Amino acid sequence: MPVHRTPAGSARDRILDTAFRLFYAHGPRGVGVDTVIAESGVAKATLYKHFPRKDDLVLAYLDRVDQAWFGALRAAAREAGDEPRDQLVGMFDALVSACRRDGYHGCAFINTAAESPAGGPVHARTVEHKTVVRAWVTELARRAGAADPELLARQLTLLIDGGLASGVLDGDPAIAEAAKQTARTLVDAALN
Amino acid sequence: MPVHRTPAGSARDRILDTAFRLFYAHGPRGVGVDTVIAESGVAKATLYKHFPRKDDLVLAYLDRVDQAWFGALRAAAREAGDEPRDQLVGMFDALVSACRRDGYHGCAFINTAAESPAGGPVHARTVEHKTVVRAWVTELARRAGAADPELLARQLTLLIDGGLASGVLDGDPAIAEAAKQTARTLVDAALN
DNA sequence: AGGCTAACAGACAGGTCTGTCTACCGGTGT
DNA sequence: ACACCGGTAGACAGACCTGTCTGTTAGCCT
Repeated sequence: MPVHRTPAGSARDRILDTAFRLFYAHGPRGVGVDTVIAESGVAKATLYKHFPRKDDLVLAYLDRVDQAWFGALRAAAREAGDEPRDQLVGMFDALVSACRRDGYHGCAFINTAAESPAGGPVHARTVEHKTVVRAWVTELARRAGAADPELLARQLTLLIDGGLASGVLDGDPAIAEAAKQTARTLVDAALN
Repeated sequence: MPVHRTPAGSARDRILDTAFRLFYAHGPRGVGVDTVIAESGVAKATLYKHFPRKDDLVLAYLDRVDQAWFGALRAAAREAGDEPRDQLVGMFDALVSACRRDGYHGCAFINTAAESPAGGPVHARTVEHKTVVRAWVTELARRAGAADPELLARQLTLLIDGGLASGVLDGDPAIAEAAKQTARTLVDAALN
């Protein structure tokens, strides 16, 4: 476990941190490898050692996004209390605070998928992410006692995606608040 | 009103038709000007005469998308009958048939905005489009007698955007059907 | 001391993209 | 007759982007 002389973290981490920031701000396609190299203070050969293709870096970026966003959703749900019913609504606080965050640009998966060729690995990873999230919401809906957990989960993830998509344009927190309010309406309708 | 010898329509139309098709399939950034030229059978100078910058072509593309999509929404609403309440739900048929269409890739505006620099003309045009659509839905909600037309419109457009965004991945019509069903729930909740 | 590893620094090749420019062609109005 | 207009055809410059390659530096382990 060498310490190296690298300023902060391993080279790989610095590359990934920088890529995360730049890719999210301008889209993977809008950021050249040279820019990532310059901003992360890493040598080109080092980047290509860790990520032989730019696509590999993009996928690693998506994995990090997945962790962050899914984590935020679960944390927001957890903070809403122990009742699955409240958690279904509470997870929308992740959307609200994402919208408030500076430099918010919508859903990284959707944005990246939009500029990637259909049927490629980026699409596959995005579908996987959405599937995992929806499965988690479905389980929550089931525990909440929804008659049709699949439907409720579909409804709520549609809302989340809608809120995220609008975020590409303006991070108006009102959108996220409206989404949360809508979620409450839908949850009430599904459980009563 | 010259006839020219061009095979079908004016050069400008052919360019725009081709751009529409290619831009929607691969995203404006994923299509080079040379490809548009080759596929539309037009000279490079001609393209640059009508659209001095590629951005101009992209904006013209978005205008065409706006006409097509907003038109489809209004047509779907009209076909749902005379009751504004039914029209609010009926407009989701535009989403359903869009999902069924071959080569469906989600919302052209969102996809284009995702790969365009924030604050640019593409973003402005997208915001304008979304605003116009939401204003129309708001008016519909008002005529339907909603207590809070703004809120209902926000909810329904969130749903539409969510359905459109998911479409970047797979054109699963079930998503659109779920969106329509959700719309009915929300409309009922808002009007009763 | 010497070898190994990870990283740095940067030149370079090959391709693609936008946008400009020159030269030509054919129909139309004057 | 002749200029004009809209179009074709394609070379070209300049930028940028990915990915490879050579050479160097510094720490760690034996």
